[in-house]
Amino acid sequence: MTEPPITTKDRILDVAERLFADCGFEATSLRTITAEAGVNLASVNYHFQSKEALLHAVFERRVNPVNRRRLELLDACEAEFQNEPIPLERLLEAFFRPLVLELGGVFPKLFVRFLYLESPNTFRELFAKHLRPIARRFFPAFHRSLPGLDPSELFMRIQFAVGGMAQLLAAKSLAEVIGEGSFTIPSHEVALEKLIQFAAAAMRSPVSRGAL
Amino acid sequence: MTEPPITTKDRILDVAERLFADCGFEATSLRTITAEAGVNLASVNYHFQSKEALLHAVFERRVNPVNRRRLELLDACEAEFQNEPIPLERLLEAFFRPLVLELGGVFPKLFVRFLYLESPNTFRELFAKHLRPIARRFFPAFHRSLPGLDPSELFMRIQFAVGGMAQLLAAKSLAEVIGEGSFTIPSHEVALEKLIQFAAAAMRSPVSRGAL
DNA sequence: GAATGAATCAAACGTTTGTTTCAATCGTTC
DNA sequence: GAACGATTGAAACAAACGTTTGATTCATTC
Repeated sequence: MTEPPITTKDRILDVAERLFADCGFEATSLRTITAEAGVNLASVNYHFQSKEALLHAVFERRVNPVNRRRLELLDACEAEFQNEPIPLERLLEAFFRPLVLELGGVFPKLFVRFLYLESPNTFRELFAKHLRPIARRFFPAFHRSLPGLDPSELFMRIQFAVGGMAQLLAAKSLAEVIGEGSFTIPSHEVALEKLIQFAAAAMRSPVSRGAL
Repeated sequence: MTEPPITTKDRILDVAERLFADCGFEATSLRTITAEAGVNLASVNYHFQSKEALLHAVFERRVNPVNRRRLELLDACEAEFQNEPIPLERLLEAFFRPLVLELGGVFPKLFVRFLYLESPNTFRELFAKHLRPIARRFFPAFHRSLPGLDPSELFMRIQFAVGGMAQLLAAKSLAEVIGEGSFTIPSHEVALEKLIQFAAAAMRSPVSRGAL
């Protein structure tokens, strides 16, 4: 009982999130959103102020819980290991799991669009605002777990790992392009574990002594 | 002398490529393209048939040389190592280098958009058409170099590696969001080497015996 | 130098876009 | 039940969109 009354505002957010994820921000019209949500066209500009503000709201509704969870897991790790470096796999899990696994729905897919520049310029700033405090907490932790890497090298490896995550979130992108159904698609839980293992092995590898 | 006469068609392609990369397909209007290229609005629909056909032309102009080079490098590897497995790093280089390094300009950035679904549905098919033959050649080669991995595991690891490449191509995406200029940004050549080293270490790591 | 086809041009086409308006409705409070 | 602010409704707004038109220019060929 007492099922949450799905308000107009929430219906708009749900539909907008899905359409933005599937078609992108610019390709999605407010008329499509409101029609699919069964609400009046004007209600978007009433509850939010503009289409772009709607995008911001869609983003913030999900990113806040995700980042809260990330910090929660990181706090738990730091409490568990005190001053010891946190095992790399645990650190990667704290960073990846909330977005990859704990959050259902289409937001992870939309997040990849956010990551690789969804167009509105003002949005880049919002994205940075939410990611910066996460980076400020996680980067030193990674540094303690991988003391052999200088910061620039570490940063680059984190970037590559994030790229792997994005590939996982975009999911079908490559699989359906190339695979003819010949590949076993693992559960998200298994895929996350494999991503962590992949990233950990790569991040631990010795620094190359190639030409610089 | 005999400098190539920059035709209207080429000017449109150049400007469209840059604007599509910076702003996305839907957010870029034909009026912006033609104004910036200094050509008439109607010339887009004259030389190409539609805006979407222009996107296809922008894509095919670059992807063909890139994929030709990829197969060239793979052929060279196979000739050099005969029936022996090709060293993993060499394989990764054959796949990454043409797009990451040999191709200048903004196309690599645009390619990331292509990879993570730029909207028009008909475009996904074009993208797949060009990537499939590459996958069909490279996947068996990877399999020979990493015989310990079953195909699904290998495919997933390749996907993660491609994600790392995408992150490199999108370049500033994370660096400018988080880094306060504190990180040394390596040359593309060095970055490619580090990407290859990263991916090779990860792809070679033993398969986990975690819960499945 | 007239004629032919390709290329460019300014202008307009009909739609669709995000946004605004203002009246109608709803639920709450006095 | 009157009055009120919050929400919804149908309709219109100007602006921008991709595309088409038809005249004009250009280079080439006979």
